[in-house]
Amino acid sequence: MRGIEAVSIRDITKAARVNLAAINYHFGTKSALAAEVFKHCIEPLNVRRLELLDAVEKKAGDKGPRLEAVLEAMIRPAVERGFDQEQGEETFLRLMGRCLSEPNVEIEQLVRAHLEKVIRRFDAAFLRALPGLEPEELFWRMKFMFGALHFSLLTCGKQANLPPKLRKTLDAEGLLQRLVTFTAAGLQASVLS
Amino acid sequence: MRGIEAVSIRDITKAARVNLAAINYHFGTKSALAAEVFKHCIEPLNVRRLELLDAVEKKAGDKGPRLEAVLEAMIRPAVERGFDQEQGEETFLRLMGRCLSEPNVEIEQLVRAHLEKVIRRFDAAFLRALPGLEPEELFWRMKFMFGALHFSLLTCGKQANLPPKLRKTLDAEGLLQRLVTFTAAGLQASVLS
DNA sequence: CCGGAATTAAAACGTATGTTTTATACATTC
DNA sequence: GAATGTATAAAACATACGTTTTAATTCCGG
Repeated sequence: MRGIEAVSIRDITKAARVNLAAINYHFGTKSALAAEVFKHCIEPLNVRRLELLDAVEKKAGDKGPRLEAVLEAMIRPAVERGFDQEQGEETFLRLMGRCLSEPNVEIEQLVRAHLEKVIRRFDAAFLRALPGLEPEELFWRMKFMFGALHFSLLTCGKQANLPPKLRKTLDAEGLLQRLVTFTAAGLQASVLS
Repeated sequence: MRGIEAVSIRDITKAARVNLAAINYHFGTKSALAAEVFKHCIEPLNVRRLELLDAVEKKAGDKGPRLEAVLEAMIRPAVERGFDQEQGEETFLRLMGRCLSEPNVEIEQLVRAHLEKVIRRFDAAFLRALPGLEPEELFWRMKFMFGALHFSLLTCGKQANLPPKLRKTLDAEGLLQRLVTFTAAGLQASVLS
């Protein structure tokens, strides 16, 4: 039996103070529950991204929004979701980070499908804000951006690893600003050779 | 029983065509084997990084190497390791990507310890190549760089996900160049506010 | 050779997992 | 208020796991 998830049905039902059979009764299978949970988490995130993109596009008018504004629309929902709530932060951050890599084939494809839908919508905005950048180049730079986003969210969850002096910088707005600055510069870099 | 790893002792021994008990006999425990494997993979990678850093520093002389050269010393070993070999590419790439997040607490700490040793050594070179950048800012931008590196390696392992037109761009040298360009720009971005 | 040490073989152990089953309580409707 | 559909409870099932144990087998220096 492979570790489809690192948490057992018994853990979940015990934490929820329901019966062991409840998950199989209501969702049929553990994977189906997981898929439902992910949909419930990811969908609002991506809806929010598209809302923010709409907002900045409307505000910018015909000339299109600045790169930083588009980036913020993409990044802010994830960062804020990572930092809000009383607890469960770390759990969700790690989950988000991991689900892009391998938690479970079904889940991975589900998350990736949702994400790619959003990316397609953002592509046009990015290309407009980055005149002259080829789509192929954008493809890779988007990968780098998501890497920076998810990896920083992942490691922020474990503040114990950080040197004490740096803990204070660990707030949503600060991380967001740093991410936007870094990735905006990376996206705008001129292509060599 | 939690999924300490996604691969069982039975899988490993069967693939190696040795007896089931061989791992426990030779390594004592499954975790000990995993730690050994990781050391065997990570150590040469980081040795190579330090060698390359030495080389570019020696070549640059007193003025210190350019940012791109330092970045390449950090990134090249990982990218090349990701692309070489006949098979096992994907496995190792995913492994590397995941081990930074959560495969197993022991392994994670082992990998992170090795990595942080390298980072400390690189910090000086980066700070020299980035005059005016505060160490705190560098700390975060290094995180972003590692995120971009590992996430792109991770997703490159699954070429099936890529649109057909982009597969040709998928070689070590190309990815390396893109990564260096992107992260160099991000690291050099001016700090706002 | 051969005898002790190192390795392998094969089975068993104990535990944890997802799921199913059987029976009971609860609610809602007619 | 009985009947029916829904949720819970508790136990059982089948399987997979890491590890241990007990024999057999191989290796190798004397």
